[in-house]
Amino acid sequence: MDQADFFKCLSDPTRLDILKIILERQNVCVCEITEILQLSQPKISRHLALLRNLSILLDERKGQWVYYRLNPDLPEWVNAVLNVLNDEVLNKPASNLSISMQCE
Amino acid sequence: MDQADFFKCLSDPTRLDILKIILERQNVCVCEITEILQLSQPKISRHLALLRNLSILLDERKGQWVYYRLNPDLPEWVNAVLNVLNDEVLNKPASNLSISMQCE
DNA sequence: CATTTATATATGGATATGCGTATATTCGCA
DNA sequence: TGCGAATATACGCATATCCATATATAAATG
Repeated sequence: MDQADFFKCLSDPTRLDILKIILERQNVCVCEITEILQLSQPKISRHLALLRNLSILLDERKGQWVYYRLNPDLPEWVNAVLNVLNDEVLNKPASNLSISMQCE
Repeated sequence: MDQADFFKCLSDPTRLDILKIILERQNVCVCEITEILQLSQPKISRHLALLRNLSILLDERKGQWVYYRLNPDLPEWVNAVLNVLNDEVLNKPASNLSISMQCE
């Protein structure tokens, strides 16, 4: 994975928020993300596509829903950076990212 | 420091190269960087200005030369990410970044 | 003070990025 | 098969980014 491309993925607030949600919850469907972040569906979908095309995220359809999760086979240095994001999430408990939400 | 802004700084190959040089050598003057990377002086200068404006780098003039170094007071999470870059440099010894060069 | 060297900034054009809106696709179900 | 819900993609526009080139500034030196 190209380093500049990877960091470009992290250079957008929406994508950072999406990644933090997935780091926190492991496996998340698109409608959950849209609900939590209160952003339009196409906007979320486009950012997810970017993360998926770089193989940072994997997607899996289950019936009507598509679930996204971290690619478990990322290079060491990528995981190291993502862990930094995750630490940030854990250290800031009262954010909107912790609102509980379920699809269905 | 805004996370997205910081990662945007890392999303350009030239800026990544500049940062890696500074992580390796601590204190570097502009002409060294231009020599090592074999890029035009205005191009290097603009990228340095970006890193300086975000307070990732500090500059100090010594006579004709301007030296850049890491800001020692960066947030924890920023240092954590920069350490990842530094590890990458250390694990790839045979790059053009290790060419020895001196101004004067 | 004029010149040279090192560095910074301005300008304009090409390309990339992000967004809203509209539309396509896929699945579950009647 | 037809419809609604979930998701993805296309399109057009506004803005941002990057670069080469030209020019400005600052220090050293004759």
